[in-house]
Amino acid sequence: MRLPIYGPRLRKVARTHFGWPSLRPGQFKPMRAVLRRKDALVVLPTGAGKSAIYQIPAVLLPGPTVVVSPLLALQQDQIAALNERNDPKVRAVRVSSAETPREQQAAIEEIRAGRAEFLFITPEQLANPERLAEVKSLKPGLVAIDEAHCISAWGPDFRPDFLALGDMIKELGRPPVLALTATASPPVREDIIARLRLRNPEIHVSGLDRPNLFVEVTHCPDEAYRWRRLTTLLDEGQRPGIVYVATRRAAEELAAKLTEAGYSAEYYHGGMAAGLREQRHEDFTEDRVEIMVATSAFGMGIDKPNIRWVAHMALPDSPDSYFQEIGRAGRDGEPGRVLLLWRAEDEAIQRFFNGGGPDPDELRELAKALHKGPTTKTALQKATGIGQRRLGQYLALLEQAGAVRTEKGNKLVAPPGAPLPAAAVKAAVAEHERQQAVIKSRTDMMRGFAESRQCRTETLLAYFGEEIRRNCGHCDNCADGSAEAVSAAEAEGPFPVHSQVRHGEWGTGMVMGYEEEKMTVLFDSVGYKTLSVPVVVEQQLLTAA
DNA sequence: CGGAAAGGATCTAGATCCTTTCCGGTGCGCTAGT
Repeated sequence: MRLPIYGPRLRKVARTHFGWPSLRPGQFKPMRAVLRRKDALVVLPTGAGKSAIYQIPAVLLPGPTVVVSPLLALQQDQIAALNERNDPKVRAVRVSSAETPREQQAAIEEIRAGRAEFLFITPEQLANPERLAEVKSLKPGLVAIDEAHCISAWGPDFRPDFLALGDMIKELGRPPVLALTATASPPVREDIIARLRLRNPEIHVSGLDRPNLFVEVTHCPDEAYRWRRLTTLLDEGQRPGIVYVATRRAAEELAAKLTEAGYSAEYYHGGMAAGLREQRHEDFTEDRVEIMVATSAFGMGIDKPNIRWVAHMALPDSPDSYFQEIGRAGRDGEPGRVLLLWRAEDEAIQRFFNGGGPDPDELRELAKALHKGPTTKTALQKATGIGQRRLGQYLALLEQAGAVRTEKGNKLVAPPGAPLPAAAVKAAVAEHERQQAVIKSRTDMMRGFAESRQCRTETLLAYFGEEIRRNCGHCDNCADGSAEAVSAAEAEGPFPVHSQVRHGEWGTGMVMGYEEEKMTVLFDSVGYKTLSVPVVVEQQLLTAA
């Protein structure tokens, strides 16, 4: 049998339908996977042409493409870019709360009639059974999950419908699934694959090292010092840049303080009126804002090539978030600076955000209510008095514990053989503790990154399961020689990097890297752990698995 | 958990210090009232 040759076809589609003269590295292999109708997970920095990976094969595959995307603003931009081509083969429509029912029907009809290829939609829309049935009737040939890390980052406690995407895709007739994201460490990848129920997916990770970014981390004993370090960066005069802070108030106050000190700055956070948010975003894009002080709300959807620096005035919650945020600098390939200004106190707010555990009494009441027979979220809310947000969180935990399942028509039922309420509560609490352990391990790794004397790129890439051979040469530790000293002192570890090991209490894990006398292992059950190599050797804590 | 702001006590009448209280990110979609 002759193997199909995809290269020329893909390039032709890129040229004729999208106007792209050539394909970029990292795009071809995942496209080929999609054309072979295999599931794939792609981790590629924004700006490297992630969208093309589903868009080009979509033209070649029969049936429309459903694009699940988390933010309406993001969808808007992508739809506008596609429709600029004025080509029915790449026309995009969407169904969301921003359209009237009439417009929604028109969008569906355009797809049905073959006048549009891409249907943009949110998980919340697909959670509506009627909507899901409607989309199913369009016989989609491909499902693309954009910003797939949201499943992991938002699913458990913020936007629970992300967790149901696996079920929804199954209901759609299970076309091939392509999950795309700019940031996903191994545990996040596993989570995405498990939640979407990807089948033997091809995993493509590329372009994590960003040689044009100079990575710098400074510990700040107090706020005054942090302010001085920030203004030193600003005095170098490069514009524009982003300053990330932890809270909305901090964003407003710092922007005011900077402006007062002669650095023209604006702020951005999720609590602003929609119109103002849009305006600020546009002002930044159009170079009318030099310094944007923002919370993590200023993120996805920023695809601006000339951001010269990104500063953090707080420790992010994980290297995943940090990597994504610094990745916004220097997309044009010109030099960029990223500066993390951290204090030990920053960790308190992250601990708060990670939140308290579930209330066992409430969980038990919920499990009991579920045992009484099929019900709905609204009915449960009434019966138990548990708030909407917490209810979603609890139901997700109980689902993991096998105590509840979502059936047709959004009916919640206890499946046959479901555990009794007491056992369900126990299992749900255990599942929550497992999740918390992984979350905490990621904040620990962020702290570890901040304190490291090793090459920053090496540390960050090790977290993502990648290895670089030499020190990167574009971070503070490489520049001042401490990275070299650390690598020279580095003893050969007892287990190879990326090998599987087993720990008496924590079970199996993967060796991620060594630093001085310490080693980092990513355990399946508890996340990242840093261990002392001499202790591991002496007490035989680990065995090869 | 820690920071900011408000409240209370102090020593001497407005500032200073201590304690208490409150607050903190990310967005979809829907509905009620203009």
